[in-house]
Amino acid sequence: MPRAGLTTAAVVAAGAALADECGFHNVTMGLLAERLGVRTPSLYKHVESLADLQHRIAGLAAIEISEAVGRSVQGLAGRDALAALAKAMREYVMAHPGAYTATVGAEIIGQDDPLDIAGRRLIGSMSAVLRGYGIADVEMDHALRAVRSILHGFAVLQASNGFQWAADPDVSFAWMVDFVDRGLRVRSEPAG
Amino acid sequence: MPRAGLTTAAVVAAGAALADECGFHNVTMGLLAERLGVRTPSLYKHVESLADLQHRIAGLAAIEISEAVGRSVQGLAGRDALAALAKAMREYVMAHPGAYTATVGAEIIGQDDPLDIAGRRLIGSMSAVLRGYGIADVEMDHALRAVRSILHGFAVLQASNGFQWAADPDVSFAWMVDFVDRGLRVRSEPAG
DNA sequence: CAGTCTTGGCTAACTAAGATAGCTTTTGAG
DNA sequence: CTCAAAAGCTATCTTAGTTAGCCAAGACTG
Repeated sequence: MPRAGLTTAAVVAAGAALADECGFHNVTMGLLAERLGVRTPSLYKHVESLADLQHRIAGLAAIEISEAVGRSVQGLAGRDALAALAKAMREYVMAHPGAYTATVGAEIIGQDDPLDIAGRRLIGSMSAVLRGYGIADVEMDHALRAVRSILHGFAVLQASNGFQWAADPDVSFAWMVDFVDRGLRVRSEPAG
Repeated sequence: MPRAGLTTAAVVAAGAALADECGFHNVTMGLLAERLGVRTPSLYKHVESLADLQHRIAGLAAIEISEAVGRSVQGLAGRDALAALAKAMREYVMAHPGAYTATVGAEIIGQDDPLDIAGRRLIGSMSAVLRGYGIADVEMDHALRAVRSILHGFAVLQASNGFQWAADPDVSFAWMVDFVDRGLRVRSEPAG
């Protein structure tokens, strides 16, 4: 019987693809094995467990997002950079909803966890954009969290069909980018 | 053998409590049955399946949130209303992280799904707050989505420990409310 | 108060999925 | 060519969800 020639990377990539097709929570060892033309126990030569597979899918997604975002903001600043960053994240989530779902609630394990490294890189890109808006260092953490929250929240809501009825998500997305841009450009004034 | 006197509502409430204690994904029929002093199959007299239980927990959380939010914004407007709404949501999520997690990605089923009804009520409260900011009808859907996204995103990130290192989430939260307030008060101007 | 019907709980058993043990065979290094 | 590591397999075990069918608690009726 000829070997299938699997590797950990190939298994994880197939798992991510399967998640995009069938939904993250429908990825089972059995289904993935079938997809790879192999019996279930064979997968355990490449990943430790289902939980390990899920964690690796999350890591893969995080790396891909951070790379896409990093590329997208190159040479841009201010509103253009913000719009490019948001667009890159959103395009990734729409193309890979299953893999992105893996990152929601994924725990960082150990020190050289790709999930952690990619997360830091993504936050680095966001920081750069925010510095372009003149956000002070003391405010940076808070601004980062706000921007992460709105991008992540939009992604989760859209990926899980949380937006019902009515308006076009594309237009809402553009509106949101404007909204963030306004919030970042206007310095704090006393409420009126 | 005396009866336990369970009802669907009691089972769902216990499930929600268990989710808050142990994490939503650790709620199993067996664990919940044990907690209720009953054998696993007995639960099926009150809920149809684990999926049904999870959906009902999501519905319960949605109702509780919408009620808390509705109460909190009574008699307030503008920034005060926004801050109260955000605070109510956040307090619910911190007190009931497991139940809130149930609502993430929960599907609306049928027409009188409590999840749907509560969702509409929550959106109603948000709309009222936004109208207080003078958001025009044509923009309402987009503004709603932006505000939902940032509140939901913050909740998910905090509930899943997504904020690492550094700053106090309380301060970040206050900053975020300010940020949204600024974004809503400043009308669209051409980018500078 | 007795009979009976509904219903909530039980035990027993089935299924699906994750996981492990241990065998076999490919395959690459020396 | 030899042989050891690695990759795949079958068989088996465990756990959790679920169903079937029994039995008794307790409410309703005559």
